[in-house]
Amino acid sequence: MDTVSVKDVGQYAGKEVKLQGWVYNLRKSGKIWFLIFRDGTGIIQCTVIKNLVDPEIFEKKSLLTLESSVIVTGIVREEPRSVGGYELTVKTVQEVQIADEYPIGKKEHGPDFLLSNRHLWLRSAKQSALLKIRHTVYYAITEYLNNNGFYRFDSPILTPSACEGTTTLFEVPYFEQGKAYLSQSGQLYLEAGIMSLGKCYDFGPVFRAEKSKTRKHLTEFWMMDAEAAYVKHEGNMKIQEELIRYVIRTAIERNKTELEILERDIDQLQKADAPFKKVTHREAIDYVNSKGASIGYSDDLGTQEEDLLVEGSDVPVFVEKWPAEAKAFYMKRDENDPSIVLGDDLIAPDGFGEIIGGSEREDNHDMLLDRMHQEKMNIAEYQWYLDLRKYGSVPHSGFGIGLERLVGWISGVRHIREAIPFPRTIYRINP
RNA sequence: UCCGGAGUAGCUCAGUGGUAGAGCAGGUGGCUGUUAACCACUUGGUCGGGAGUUCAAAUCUCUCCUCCGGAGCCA
Repeated sequence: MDTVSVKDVGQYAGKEVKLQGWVYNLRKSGKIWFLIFRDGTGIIQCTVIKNLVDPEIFEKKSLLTLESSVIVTGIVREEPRSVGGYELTVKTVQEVQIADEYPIGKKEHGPDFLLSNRHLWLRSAKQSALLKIRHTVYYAITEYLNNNGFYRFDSPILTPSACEGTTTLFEVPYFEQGKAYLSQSGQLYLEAGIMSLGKCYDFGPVFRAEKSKTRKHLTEFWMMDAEAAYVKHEGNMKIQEELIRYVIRTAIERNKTELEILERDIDQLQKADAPFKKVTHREAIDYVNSKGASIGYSDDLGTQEEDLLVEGSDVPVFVEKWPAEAKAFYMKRDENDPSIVLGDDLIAPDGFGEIIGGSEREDNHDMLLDRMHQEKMNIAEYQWYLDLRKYGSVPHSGFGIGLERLVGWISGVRHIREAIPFPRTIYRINP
């Protein structure tokens, strides 16, 4: 008898198999009962019929509880009445461990309760589907990069100073040297990496000690940063668009079942695999102001403005060419207008906000130094970064993708905290 | 940090001054095709903590705590 996964039972119709997993639900009747069984690959209904099994097996109906671990054997049978199309006519049920009363019931729960029970919530169908989509998105991103000449280059997580602002860092004690900080982006290190590898990327956790309390923010999240030598602003956006469209296609191809479990509108998602819209920051301001907003040409886009901008759009929208004061010190100036930097944000539809931030980087030593002075940065700490502009500097560009936001948008879940196994937010570090 | 909301059974919630409630979960019984199964019965309460007003407080006032949503900042 073969031990099989639920996803493969279709290949075993008419045969006896062994399944190893957990009790997802139980429905008991007088002389028949149903064990809804899950094993991580899928869910199948197992039917236990009184006159087909030993009395001791039949009586397990009063022993088993929700989420008890069980090993079941029986005959796989095609069954149109059952979800998934197959059913198991049970021969034996062996309990591995009888679960205590399971805290997560069949009715709805509030977010606080579910997050406090995240270690158990992960087992529910939607959360399991979401984790599978996260897996696909993660791999699709790295597949695209690997197929396009990018080398994986792991940036450090413990860093001596900030990449961008200085108010959002987590501090950790670091021996005699005092303090170190958890990385908020590997970007600056990648700029060193491309001078060795041409194109490279990192993918790992980054940390922001921002006191953000919104459905788009976590204090620990996963970011992919990519960087490429001799790529300019336009080429940078082209890579970003191709990458995101590849991820969308891959998710639809590999996770149709999971997207259906999450009730994601797949046709709508499909429409996002089309040329993305591009507007300059200036055009974006004019547009949102015409829709009722009232912001100036040097302002950043707030949540409301982002929502207005993508409202009714099937595809994500690039906002490029930002006023320098709204963006980071390392972004390259536009040759035609020194008040503008060659940065781009990619705004996802459906309120997930910015899923990519990218830019062409300043490659001129003196201009970069000027900007750092303006920002009152500690030049000594960034000497190595300035060095990159002294030893064979080249035009180069890069961008960062927030994994959870991308997963959230593709999955259609409302809150980003569901897009990571154990979310870290300002008031929650357990479990 | 600011603005708004919430805290009542294990869970989700109703209850706006006069005997503490429902659904689900748990327990008992019934049911051979259930799909968040159903039916009957049933266990379960420091109404977030403290103080105050009142003959009387889950309900009104003050205060503290916890959580949620949003803003700012960002991916």
